[in-house]
Amino acid sequence: MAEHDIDKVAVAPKRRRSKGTSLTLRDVARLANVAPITASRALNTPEAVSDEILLRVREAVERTGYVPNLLAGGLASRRTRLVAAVVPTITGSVFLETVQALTDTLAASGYQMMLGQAGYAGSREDALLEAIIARRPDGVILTGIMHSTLARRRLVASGIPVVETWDLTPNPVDMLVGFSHEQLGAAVAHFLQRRGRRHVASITADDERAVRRHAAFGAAAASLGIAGSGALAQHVVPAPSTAASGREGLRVLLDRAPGIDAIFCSSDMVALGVLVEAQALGIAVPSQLAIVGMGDLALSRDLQPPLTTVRVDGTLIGDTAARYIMQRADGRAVEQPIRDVGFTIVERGTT
Amino acid sequence: MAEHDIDKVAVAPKRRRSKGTSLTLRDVARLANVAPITASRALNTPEAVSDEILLRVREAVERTGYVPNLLAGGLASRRTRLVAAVVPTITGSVFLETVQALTDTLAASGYQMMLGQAGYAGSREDALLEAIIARRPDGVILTGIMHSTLARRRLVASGIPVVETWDLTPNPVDMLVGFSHEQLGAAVAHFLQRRGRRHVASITADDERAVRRHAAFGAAAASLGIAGSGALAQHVVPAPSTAASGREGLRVLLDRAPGIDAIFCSSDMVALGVLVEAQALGIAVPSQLAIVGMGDLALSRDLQPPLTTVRVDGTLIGDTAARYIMQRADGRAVEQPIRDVGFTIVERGTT
DNA sequence: CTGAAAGCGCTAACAT
DNA sequence: ATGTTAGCGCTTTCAG
Repeated sequence: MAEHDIDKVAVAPKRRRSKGTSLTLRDVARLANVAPITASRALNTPEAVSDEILLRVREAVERTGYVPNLLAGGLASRRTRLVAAVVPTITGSVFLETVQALTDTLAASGYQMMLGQAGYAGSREDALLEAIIARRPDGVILTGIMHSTLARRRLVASGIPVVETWDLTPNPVDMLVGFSHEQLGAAVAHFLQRRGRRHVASITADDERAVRRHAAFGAAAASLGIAGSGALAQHVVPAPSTAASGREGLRVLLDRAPGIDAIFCSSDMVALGVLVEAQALGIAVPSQLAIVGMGDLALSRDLQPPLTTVRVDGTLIGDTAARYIMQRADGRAVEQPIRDVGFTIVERGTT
Repeated sequence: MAEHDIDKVAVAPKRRRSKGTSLTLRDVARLANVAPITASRALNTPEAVSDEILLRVREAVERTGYVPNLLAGGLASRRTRLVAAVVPTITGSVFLETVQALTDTLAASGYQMMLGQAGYAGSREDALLEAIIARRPDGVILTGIMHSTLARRRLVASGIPVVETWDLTPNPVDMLVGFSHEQLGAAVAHFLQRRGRRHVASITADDERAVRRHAAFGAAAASLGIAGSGALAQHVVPAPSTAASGREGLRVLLDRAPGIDAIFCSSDMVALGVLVEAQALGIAVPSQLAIVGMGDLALSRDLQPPLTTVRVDGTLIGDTAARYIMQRADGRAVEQPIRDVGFTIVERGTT
């Protein structure tokens, strides 16, 4: 502070890039009469600073309307408080509940969520992942797919904590919060068998997990002797699944296997379509035809009859995944990095 | 490069913080035998660099698996290539299409999207907005609400480009891509009047826009003389709206005004509930009761009868909003910063 | 508990 | 077309 004027002039041409000259921590510090680092501590670790300074800094923040620059903070501290979530698509997705829980849980701890859509085809996965890594997030949460081996390798190489969700895969990249699609499919077959159904069929979207679910369903049905004669009647529709697929699917199946008395659908949307079509066709549900969905959409309980479906706790998945990432970011160990959240068959009016 | 060994030793204790010692542009530059800034140019403005150097840099990137650090880049260039989107909630939202379009359009130009949920109550708006500004995004897209005047003021003060969507408000913060909820409500009243309905009613969620829509609907209905005797029969349900609200709403309205022959619902979800309840009650749709939804969900066309609804092009809104932000970020002017995308009444089987 | 110095990894500005 | 230099705004490290 005690510079000679001469020097000042000589050293003048500093701060060349000062354009937006935005409000910085230095300004706040100056106002509070402390060093920038002290102001930083007052904001980030208030317990490490005297009460008086804390007060002065807070007042300076208040007065100036200072908002910290997390880019700069993240660059310096290597903690961005950013978490990336990847879903196949956002519209009509069964992952919405998970995304909502993620955002909420993260926001409650000062983290922010970046959302990326990989598409069901997986064509954009590599580019998306590069864009994500470039932001150095504190974690990446994968819901749905991540086929690309290049992408998986890069993810591992980046050292960023990863949580895969909505599945239980044998070789997770890192952490895992999900359930077994195979168990689920088999459970539905047993459920229908116990309910007295003797000729089951299925409609599934062609995304990988749904296909695995329905393969397990078919296998279990066959071994229980409720798959009809020959192979199980199955109709495959393109992902993402829609009610239209369900309506069409029912007609196709009825045409191919008129004797069916139950249909397992890869999503509640498809099940809704089947229900609508059955009613249009004058087929009584559940007496002539049982319907089981998957996902337990909010609307499913309000249909007539209410839809029997398989519920997966998407909120729990999102919440848990967020916590795992934040624990890792805090340097804490995650107790149960591979976690099976299971599923529940919710029996309602369509069975 | 021509330092004396003595100097080297003297200046030695550099790079103190080298922990993760991540791969940086410097490493790539060294490998390609160019200055860091040249490597930077090769990656960001390839046309400003000779073919040979471009090749060398690209090879170095390839060999090392280098992924740029956009935190550092954003800090230096003041362009983060990040856009924040704010929605009330993500689940069961009519904005999904918009969010999808946003993500896609942004990703196609190397931008990333941050998603924030403000909640319908608006309680978290201030905190959310602060978290957003702290990341210095190149733009903020608001869908749904942003009541808080403090938040609005901060947004303006931050100088970040803003696009408000799904509405046409008189005093936009900055840019605007939406439609008039008042016009929409009135249009539905006229539509029902032309279809011969003489005693209309409405079920609306209590979010601000829906309420305005239905106020305009009621006013137009009254002036057309199709609101029944006295005030329009209207039932208000809490946002976000659900099929359950629709089922309940129909019973309430029927109880209060048994003579109604048409219901305008604030969302397709509510309309679905009304349709289901009508069928459960043995009320013929559309002969005894007409139903109009709002939002044109994918499933609406696949109901039986297919749902008449009001369609808003959410994809166009998202796409346009994204383009507006990117144009601003490029320093280009936006031609039509206030844009009315209108709406369409899609007549199907329920009227 | 407080502060000075040195960078985090990149790019704008100014040369050449 | 390429390079040099000086930051962007913050936090880590090391010293009092």
